[in-house]
Amino acid sequence: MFFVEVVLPLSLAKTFTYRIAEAEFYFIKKGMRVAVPFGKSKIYTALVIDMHQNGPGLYEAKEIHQILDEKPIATEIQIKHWIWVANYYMCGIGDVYRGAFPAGLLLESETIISHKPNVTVNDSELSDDEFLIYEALHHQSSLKVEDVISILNKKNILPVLQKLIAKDIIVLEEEIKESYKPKLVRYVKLHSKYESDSGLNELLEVLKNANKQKEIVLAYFQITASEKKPITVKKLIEVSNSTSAVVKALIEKEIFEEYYLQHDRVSFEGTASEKQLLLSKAQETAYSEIKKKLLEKEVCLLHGVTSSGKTEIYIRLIEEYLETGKQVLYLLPEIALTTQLVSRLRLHFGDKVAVFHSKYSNNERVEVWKQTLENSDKAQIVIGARSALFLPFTNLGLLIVDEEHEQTFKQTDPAPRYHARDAAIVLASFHNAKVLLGSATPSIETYFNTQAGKFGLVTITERYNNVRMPEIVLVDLKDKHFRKRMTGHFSDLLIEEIAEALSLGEQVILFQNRRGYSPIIECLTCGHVPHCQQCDVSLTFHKHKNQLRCHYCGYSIAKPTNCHSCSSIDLTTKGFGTEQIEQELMSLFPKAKTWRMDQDTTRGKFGFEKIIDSFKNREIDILVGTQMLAKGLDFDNVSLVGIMNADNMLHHPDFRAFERSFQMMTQVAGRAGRSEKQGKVVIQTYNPDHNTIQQVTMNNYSGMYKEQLYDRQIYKYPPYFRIIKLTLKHRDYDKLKEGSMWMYQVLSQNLHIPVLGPEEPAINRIRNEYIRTILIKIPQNVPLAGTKKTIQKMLNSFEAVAQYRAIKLIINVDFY
DNA sequence: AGCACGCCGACT
DNA sequence: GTCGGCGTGCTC
Repeated sequence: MFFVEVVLPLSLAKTFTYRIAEAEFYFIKKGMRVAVPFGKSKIYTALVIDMHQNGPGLYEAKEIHQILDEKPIATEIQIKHWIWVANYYMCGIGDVYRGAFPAGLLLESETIISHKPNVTVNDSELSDDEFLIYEALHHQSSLKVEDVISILNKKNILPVLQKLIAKDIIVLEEEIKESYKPKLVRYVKLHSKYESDSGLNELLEVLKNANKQKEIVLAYFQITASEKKPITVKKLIEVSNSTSAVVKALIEKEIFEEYYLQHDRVSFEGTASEKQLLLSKAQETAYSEIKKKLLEKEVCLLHGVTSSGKTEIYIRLIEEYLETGKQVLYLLPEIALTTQLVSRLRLHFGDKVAVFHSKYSNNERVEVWKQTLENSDKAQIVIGARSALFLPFTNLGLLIVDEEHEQTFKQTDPAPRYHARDAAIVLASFHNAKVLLGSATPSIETYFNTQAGKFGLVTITERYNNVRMPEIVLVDLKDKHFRKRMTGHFSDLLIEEIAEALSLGEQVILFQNRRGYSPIIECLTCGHVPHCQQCDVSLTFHKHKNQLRCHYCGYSIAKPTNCHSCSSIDLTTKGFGTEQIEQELMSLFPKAKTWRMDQDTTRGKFGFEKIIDSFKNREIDILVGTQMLAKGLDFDNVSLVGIMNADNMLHHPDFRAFERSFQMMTQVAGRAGRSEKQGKVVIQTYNPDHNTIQQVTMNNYSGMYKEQLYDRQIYKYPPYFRIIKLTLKHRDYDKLKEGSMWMYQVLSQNLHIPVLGPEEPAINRIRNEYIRTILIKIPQNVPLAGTKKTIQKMLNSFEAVAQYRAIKLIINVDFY
């Protein structure tokens, strides 16, 4: 007896055992896909992670349905890495598999309903629903489940189908469909009978009365003369300025023959045009230092101030690894940044650059997957957001994690809740590869690791091309308000600076970390504030759509004209967002072209790129935006950056609030002054003496680091303590309260390390579910794996309590 | 994730 | 009295 151990793309922790034939046993390898029946009727794409001969004793293993691959489509290193991710982040291996594999490679079966042949039916024996289906099958030979749902206009169709099966009228079949389709391009060539010289004359004779067709034939000869490549139908139509109907006629006349060739969807035409890169002295030094550090350490941090030219150093390093025949993975925090970087890298490396992220279509992702697996020339460098980490690298030499401090590297939902930077370091160790982390504002954890000697550290303190660091000016809002020097949310100083920049033809960026017009609408008579029905938050006012919206569940209502509680018409707004800033700008600087960049304006596939492009092309004078602006974008004409209100970031109830505020402000400030002229940054705040703000002003990273590190030690936070956050959710407030208390008590009795909670978060209800959190803090000297095992045991016993089983439990390891 | 089983409310 | 709602449990 022969068996395979497989992983299913479902949120299940277990692996499953299936029976295979002996011949299959010798054919199947780890990392191949097999289609397996699972449950009553479904067929899933499972991944083989082991083969063995130990049959299960307690149940009879099913047989696999079919083998889907000729050779492995995932590598053994990948599987090992996925198992690590599942263990470390405490999720099912199925979660990792599902998250890692492009959907195009995960086939699923679909139920097909069809007529049973040669059966006579007595209409009167059928119910209405049954008759409708019976009728539909006369028009169509087969139906899908969704077809039946729309025909019957109800969700629960199975009982009806079962009755029809019982009456021997229909049969069900499971059909597996391959969703990946290679892109085929239509080509034409001249039919072989016209290939000789006399053939051409004959051809012109045939076509003497068909001018349109003759034009195409002539265009065909014109193209073949100039380039010796196969000719696509598309190109032929373009050159001859004709239509596909005419081409079709020629094919039917057997003058042309059509054929298809497979094309790569993701390919880059053109060659590398950039010659040897010239590094500044500082870059050159940093580069050789990094090389030295990577000889002895696996990971190195490049800490270079904003616009110190880190990208050039990466390129030089990539060059070196490519020469040794290794693959390079380049991780970015944001998909939107890939466009800029990809065009930069393609100038240098031509078509060796592949891109992978979630905005890519299924088919595109499958192609990049295959290219990576084959170590193809086209995928020597892979650029992507965090999910690119799960590609099937065979020969990885270097991983670059740019903007290492960005929290978007940590996936929050759904599982696996992994941190791409940390998982990258583990992946590198499996490949014997090196990791380069880059940031102007490294995370406390990473910097701590350099200080502890775990990572190498290379620092660049000067900007590229001797551009000076921007001058940072603080504006005390308390004082400005007191002295009536404010116009809306703008201080006199900020207005002056904007006016000056505009008069010089320079661009301005304004940063406000909140979208919408105002987060709160309040009744002046009774103090009533409209809240979301499903969530514990006030509704944000969006002026241009004139509605109130919940930023947590998307619920929206039209803006009320009077208070829902007392009917008063005196409503006022409290707080402000990007929309309000934009509006105030329009009245302050009516001639300037202003634009807003936040979640509301960057929807759609290229929304972000469009705004960035038109800002780069100087079609926009003032750009107002949220934290999106802080993410490593390069603009060369921005001389002024304004931070509208530095305080709301600082007062977030979060142990990372100061670190993040520092990072965000420093990054936004870094957008100013990229040419010879020194840039200026205006920070408006009610707390100009706040340590973090002072640290931003002085560009004092190490001061921020030391202060935060001290706090982290005192209050038991990373890097001194590892944090696991449990989130419990349920619609029933009391049940949740009871369950989370139970969980807390069990944990604190069994763990002997700090367990906090169960806490009601600031927003304690989202989408009608109440929320409680429990924080587990694991000191450095306590073994991590053992603690996680204990926690897992506690979670299992929680599940075993019938009354708590309905409570949803989310585990977040290294919660950010 | 599906899908079946089983227990309670609103209809014929 | 039945149809159908969803809470619960299992899938190799």
